[in-house]
Amino acid sequence: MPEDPKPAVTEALRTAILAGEYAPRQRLVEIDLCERFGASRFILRSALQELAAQGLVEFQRNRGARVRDVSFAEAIEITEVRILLEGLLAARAAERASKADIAMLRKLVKDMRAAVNNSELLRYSELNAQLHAAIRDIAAHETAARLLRQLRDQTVRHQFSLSLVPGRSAVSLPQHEAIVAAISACEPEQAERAMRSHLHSVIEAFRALSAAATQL
Amino acid sequence: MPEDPKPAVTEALRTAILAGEYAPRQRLVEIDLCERFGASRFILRSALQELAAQGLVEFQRNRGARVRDVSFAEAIEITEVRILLEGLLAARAAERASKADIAMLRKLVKDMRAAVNNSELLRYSELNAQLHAAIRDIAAHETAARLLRQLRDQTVRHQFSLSLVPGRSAVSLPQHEAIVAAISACEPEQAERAMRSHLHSVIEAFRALSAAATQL
DNA sequence: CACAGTGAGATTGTTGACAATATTGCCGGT
DNA sequence: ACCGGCAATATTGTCAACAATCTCACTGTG
Repeated sequence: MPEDPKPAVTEALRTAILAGEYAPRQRLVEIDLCERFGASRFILRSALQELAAQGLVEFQRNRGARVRDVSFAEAIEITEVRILLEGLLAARAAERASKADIAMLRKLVKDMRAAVNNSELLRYSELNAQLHAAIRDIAAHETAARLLRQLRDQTVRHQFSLSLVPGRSAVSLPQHEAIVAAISACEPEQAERAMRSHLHSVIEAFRALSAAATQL
Repeated sequence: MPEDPKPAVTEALRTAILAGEYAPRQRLVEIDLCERFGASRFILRSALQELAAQGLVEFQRNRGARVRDVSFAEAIEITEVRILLEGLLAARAAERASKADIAMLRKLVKDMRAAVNNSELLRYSELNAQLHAAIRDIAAHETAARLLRQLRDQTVRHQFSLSLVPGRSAVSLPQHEAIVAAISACEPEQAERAMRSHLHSVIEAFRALSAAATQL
């Protein structure tokens, strides 16, 4: 029963890049990756190509693969699209959520509030991801979910620096509460609006970060 | 000075699939494709993997690649997302269009009207694609444009069967005229609304086609 | 006659080696 | 000391052969 190495290696490499173990614009030397992941160059190359198609790495002819560097400007573009997609998911979730789904969402925001009160930034960030994932699952929109995953992976570095901004969670917590309230009340339009204004505030935060960075 | 075969082969294969030369669920035997495109198996495989990442073909372990079959239900999901993305592009185009851009758009709809009057279905379909591409270029939103291309490629077969529906162009022509009018008037919200209702009618047409097909 | 087992042929998955290209460090001229 | 060219090395791009797996017709048995 031989394993299926390619998806496993692809996932491992994706995780490593998302964890920041390889910096943007850093060259990904195939031999080194082979050693690290215990795979042949062919498998590695396949994995790199898949990640390239998803926008996580980029190829330069005869110069191999690098981690793609997503600029602030591009992160804003990506978030503009996320507004639309996550808005759609929120609306559909409001139409489809079962009692059990709603209970789960409420538990998540409750935990988020607790995390904020205890200043557990990392836990808050984790719960935040879980909440968005839960909404995505409830909405059951395969196409939107797939695209969102791509976009989210590309901006994970920026998401991270955002979560470190002091007071950021205090801003986003009530927004998440509003989203869950609208979904629980089965109000699609309101859920969509709440999600949109939430991500709009993310864009504003990006702009502020970008301005601060260029001042240095 | 050796050429760069991989992108060329990828494009050729994509074009062939989009042109319907390979039917959905048809197996893509690597040797045959090698012969047709004059490339080695390695290059072919790379091309197939890239197209797989873009959702045009799918792999089954030890059974190779097939043309991916996009169901009506999935085509509707995809169009739901297209509504959002193309709506965004229409709004941005309305904000950014220059005089020359507007002149080009107007020429396109004028040609479309002529094509409808002369019952040139193929030409109308071609101009339709050009119009959407022009709006995309004016909007200058790289992220949305990239995603849209993927989605469009996946539904090209359904788009085609739609264009054969009698009277379809008579429905969509005034919608296109409304979109261009809103962009020319620099009215982003109105342009977005016009584009959305246009694609809503596409979904309705899909639903009608789907119902007709299941009746057989 | 139906059906499970089997084996040949076809097709894909993987590997290692080779060729093409870029990168780096060295050397000589000015 | 500085700069441009050149050789050595490192890295990627490509290929052809091999191994693993699936497909399918054939065969022998109940």
